[in-house]
Amino acid sequence: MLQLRNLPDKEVLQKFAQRYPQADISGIAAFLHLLRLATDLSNALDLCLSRHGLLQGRWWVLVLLMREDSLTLTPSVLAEKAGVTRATMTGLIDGLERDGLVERLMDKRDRRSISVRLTPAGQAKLDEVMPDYYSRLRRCMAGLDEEDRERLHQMLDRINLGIGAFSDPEG
Amino acid sequence: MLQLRNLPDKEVLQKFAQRYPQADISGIAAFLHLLRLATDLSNALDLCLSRHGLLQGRWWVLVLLMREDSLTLTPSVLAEKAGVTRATMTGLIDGLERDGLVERLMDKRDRRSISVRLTPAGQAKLDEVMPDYYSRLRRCMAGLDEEDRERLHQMLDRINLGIGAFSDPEG
DNA sequence: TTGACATAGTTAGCTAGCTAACTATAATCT
DNA sequence: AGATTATAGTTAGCTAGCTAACTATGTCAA
Repeated sequence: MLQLRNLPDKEVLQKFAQRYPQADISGIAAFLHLLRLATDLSNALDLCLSRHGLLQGRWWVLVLLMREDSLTLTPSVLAEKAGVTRATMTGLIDGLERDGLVERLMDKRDRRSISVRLTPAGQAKLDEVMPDYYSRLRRCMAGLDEEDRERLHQMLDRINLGIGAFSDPEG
Repeated sequence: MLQLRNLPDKEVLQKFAQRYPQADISGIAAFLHLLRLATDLSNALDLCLSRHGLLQGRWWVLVLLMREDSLTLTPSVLAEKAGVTRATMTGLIDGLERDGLVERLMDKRDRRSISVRLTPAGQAKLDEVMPDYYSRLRRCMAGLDEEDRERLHQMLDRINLGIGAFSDPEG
């Protein structure tokens, strides 16, 4: 995501703002700080999951299945919920099936469709991973109290409102 | 980064917290919200850059070179500052050189080493991209005033202090 | 009822990251 | 000086994403 390690300091930002007067220095600093931390958090999460032989993509599939009472979803729905393409989901399911964590079941009503079900081994894997993930995450977030967390949500929502500025084709 | 679109709502979190009592519900919600927004911002930035034929990796190389008075850095230093491996940097420089935005220059003192320099065409590309990026970013962040931004920095720093919880091999 | 379109899943081939191994050169330590 | 070790850059091959194209099946309307 944001690979850049060498974030611009005030001096660099001012030099750039001189050439490009559109620059909003404190906005840039906040934006980059947010991306930098989120990237580090995502990498830290991957590190934690990889100790259990998983990465985010495959792990989220297991979690999404566990959310269902039937422990079952179709690949298309999984893809949509997981935010990846159906093609990517095919690969994730392949890997999970190979490891015995999920199984593919034919749908008798619609023969185009299949169901993906969490196996007992998949549930056991989650029972191993989730307590580790949750207890690390609890420690990670311990620096923010409930009020901070509420304020953080509000600020993130307000940035989210502005995100369209990047996609607007007008410029 | 965080592909997942279907973030857990309160109900799902409580169901999971019942099985895994380590769960810190509001911490999980804040963590996922942060990753979700940052991923969307990063994708939005890529979309903006791709209109100019760039993506983050190549764009940051140009920006890092422009920060230097000499417009020049070595691949190793670029890799370190950009937060990618030297192998990845080789590929980024290849692409930028092919497009004429940077050039490779031999170092006469150390024949293992080369210099990468921003060309006039590279500078022209930045002069095209940066005003667009900066004005979009300004609009994106317009929902936060200076005080919000300061508070956001503080909260991000406090989360950053806890990030080691994920890498601690003890659990 | 059959022709056109839509949907579910897969396959093939692309990209930007990565690690590990390699080449060439420089530095260091007997 | 010669052997060892370190450093700069590249190459090769891996992964998890992507898009586009393909197969099979279902739906719907003339």
